Formats: sequence, C-alpha cells, structure tokens
Amino acid sequence: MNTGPARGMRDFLPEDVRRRRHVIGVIADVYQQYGFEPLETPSVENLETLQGKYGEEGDRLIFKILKRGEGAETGQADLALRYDLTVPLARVVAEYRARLPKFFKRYQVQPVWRADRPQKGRFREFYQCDVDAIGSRSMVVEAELLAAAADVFTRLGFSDFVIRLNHRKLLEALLAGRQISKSSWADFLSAADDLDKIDVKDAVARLMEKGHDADGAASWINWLSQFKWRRGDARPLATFNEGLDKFETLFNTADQGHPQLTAREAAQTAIVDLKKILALCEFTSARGRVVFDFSLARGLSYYTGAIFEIAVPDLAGSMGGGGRYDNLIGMFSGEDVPACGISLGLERILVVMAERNMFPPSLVASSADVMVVQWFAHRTDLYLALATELRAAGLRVELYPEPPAEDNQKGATVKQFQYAQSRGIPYAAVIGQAELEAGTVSIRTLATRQDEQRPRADVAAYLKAKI
RNA sequence: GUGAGUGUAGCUCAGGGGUAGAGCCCCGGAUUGUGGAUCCGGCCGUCGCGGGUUCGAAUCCCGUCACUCACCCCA
Repeated sequence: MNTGPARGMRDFLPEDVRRRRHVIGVIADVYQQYGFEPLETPSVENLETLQGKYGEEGDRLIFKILKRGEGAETGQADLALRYDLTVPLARVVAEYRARLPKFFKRYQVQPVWRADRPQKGRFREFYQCDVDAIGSRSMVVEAELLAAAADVFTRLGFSDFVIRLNHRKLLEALLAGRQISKSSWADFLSAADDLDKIDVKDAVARLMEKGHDADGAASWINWLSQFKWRRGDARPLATFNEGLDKFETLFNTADQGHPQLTAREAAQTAIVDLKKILALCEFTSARGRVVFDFSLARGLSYYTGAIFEIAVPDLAGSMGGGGRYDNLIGMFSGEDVPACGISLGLERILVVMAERNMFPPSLVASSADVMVVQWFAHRTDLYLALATELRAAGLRVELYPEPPAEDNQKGATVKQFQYAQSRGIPYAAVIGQAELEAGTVSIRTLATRQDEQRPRADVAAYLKAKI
C-alpha cells in the first residue's frame, strides 16, 4: 500500500502547519488593517462557472468531478474543484451585489486545485491569499493593494522585495501601434514575460518558432528590453518616472506610421494611471518598492488595466501578482463592475522563508510548556489532577501517557525526561515518594537538568513566571 | 501533453552478474530518582511491479507504474 499523499498533494506535519499559520496570520492581519473583510467560498463550483474563464490551457487543468450515478460510467462531469479565488469572487459579487457594500473589499485564503504536473514549488493543491477591491475605478485601489502587499512582506521580514508594475493597455497600445494582429498578441505578451527568465536572443527565437517574422520579433523584444527592470536592480521612484517619460516621448514622436491614434490614446490613459499609482504610493509603505517594467505581461487574459508582480532576487518565479480586471464580473452578471486584486503565493513565500531561515524561533518550539512525569505505577489520578490544575492556570501541559509498570521503575523516568526533551518541552513536573510526603512538586529544567522543589500550591504560578 | 533522472530497511543512501549492506531512527543493556556522550546487543527487506537474457539478476535488456526535475503553463 502506498502511504504517500496523492500526486501533487501534501501532508502538513505540525511544524509545517505552525509555519503556514504564522504567514497566513500576518497576511490576514495586514489585510484587515486595510479594511478588507474575510470571504470563504466552496471548494466545489459548478463546472460551467469555471469553464472559459482561464483560457484554453486553464480549462484543461480544471479538476473535474464526475456526475453522480450514471456519470461514473459515462465520464460526464458537472462539478469541479475551484481553480482560483478570483472567479468564485466574481460569481459571489454577481450573486449578492445588492447585499454587498458599494465598495466590496474582501480577502480570502483558501486552497485551490489544478490538474497540473507537479514540479518544484508547484502543486496540485495549494493555497492562494487573495485580496480584491470591487466597485471602484480609482487608482487609490491599486495604491492601497500595493501598500498592503508591501506591509505583508515587510512584516514577514523581507527587506529586498520589489513590486514590478506595468499596464495592460500600455502593452496593447504598443502592439496595436506596431500593427501586430490581435491573434498574435498572446504570443507577444508571453514573449515579454519570457524576458524575465531568458535573454533577448532566446526570446526572439522563441517568437520565431511560433511563426512570427524575425524583424517584428526582434524589434519588439529589443524595444521592451530597453525598459526592462532586472532582478537585483532597486531603482528609486525617480527612475520609474524617467522611464515612463522616455516612453511617452518615444511613443508620441514615433511617427514612422506605427502608433495609430486609438493606440496612442489608450497609451495615454495607461500612463496617467501609472503616474497616479506611483504618486499615491509615495504616501504609503509601498514607497520606494515599485519599479516600472515594460516586460511584465502576466498570463491571465482577464486583466484590463494596471498589472503587478512581487519579486525577490533569489526566486525565479513571482511571490504574488495581480491587476485590474474590469470585465470579469460582467461575464456573470451582464453588468461590468470594476475590480482590482492581488494574489500572494503562500507556497512560494514559505519556500523562500525556509531557505533563508526567516521563521521566528518560537514557531519551531514545543507543543507544551511542561510535561507531567508518571513516577508511581498506579497513581495516574495524581498526575491527571496536577495536569488539570496547571492547565486551568493557562499552561500548555502534556501528561506522559504511560505509567511505569512499577513505582519508579528502572529507567522509566529517564525515558520520560528523554521524551520531553526530544519534544522540545522545557520543563518536567515530577511527584515521587518524597514530593508526595512533603506536599511539593519537583520542577526539572530539562536543558540544565536542575530540579527545584516547589509547594504544590505555588507550582502553576512559578511555571507561568518562568515561561 | 513533451523530455531527462531516480526507485534497495521506517528515513538517508551504498552495492552495477555469484550468500542483502552502512548510517540514522526505534527497542533493550552497561547505568534500580534522573536523560543529550560512548560501548554492547536487538528489530527491520517480495532490491517498485511484470516479463526476458543467464547455470545464476538488486545488478544486463524490454515493458509498466511511482516519484523528482525541466519544458509548456502557472502561484
């Protein structure tokens, strides 16, 4: 019998759970400080809710659930495990629009499932930490989302993260201005993202493999590369503005017939948005964190405005990302509702924090403050009573579960002390013959092997003072 | 979906045609109210599974499954 978890799934042992909860706790705490409210949605959605929202590749990766009864034979599916947290949010907003506040701000930390092939840092079940603001087109939303994300990473102990910022409309204007047909946009956007991982030459080659002409490909990639933020660069805000101005000038003076009027207008809108976001970020904790990066594209097709990603120097992928998607909710309700959100990659944050040893020591610490040792063979009542007293005083108490075969059996206490120490429990409480007669409890500090006799009535207070 | 690598004790791994190995873990002892060291002893295996070659296969060949890594795509 194979005892491992199913492919791409993971068991979380106590230490893992403590670490995950620590990070999730910080995230939830920060989001709440920004006025976001918690939301939870079912693991299972109707298949039709999910289908067609993530593109062709995304549809293929949806975990489907067979229809009950005859579906088991026919292979017909009508339900599916949720693929992300954004589409369920869009569904919820479309369903409860009237009951939700005009500006609905929600955060959601739940697992999602993808029938992907597992790989390093990639699983079939993983947590997403999403925060989204619904109902406003103001760039204040973007600025606050970036500030919240900056707060999260700062509080977790990251000092070297960078928020890459770009705008879908800017990219689209560029593509339109270059007379690139809409059917090719996905390839060119994907090539832009590639620049983060591979060099200019390879990115051009890859575009050509997809059937695009060499000049167009090279010109696009080279152009983007000029404004590429590179991992490790920590450019101050001024550089961003400079880059943007440079782009603006270039775009407006590129009169070789490339930019068309509509593309130019779209680009202007995007530039106004980006400048606004930057100006607002100056007054938040995202100050100094934001860099402008033309090559940021993001895979999901539903983005319509600003897009962003959080990067650290020692991880190839992103620690999270998001953007504005003003049309997604309309796919459910028929009425477009503006929305903008960001998703933090919990698993990747954990991977980097583990590699860098960033978890506070208290997290790997013990399951209990004190362990009650059993010395007499038939007085478990005594030890349970002591444990109960200590617990009532607010201590975390473990009772060694097995009494020795006889009173003070040879090696029995040794074994119990060893067990307590191996569990990282700092103190052991012993009531043996001498203690019973004197009405005391012997408190042993496992690390120093020092014992101290305390009157039974003082033990709880004594231990509370020590931990 | 494509490609590569690895499957041997509970865990980490050695052995690459001739009796199945080491370390760690666990259990017991040296040490009867005091444990992290050391030493001694013990437990532990269809060598992933199926077939083939061979006198003989953990070892070579074919197939298959699982895991890992990379591509695609993504968090």
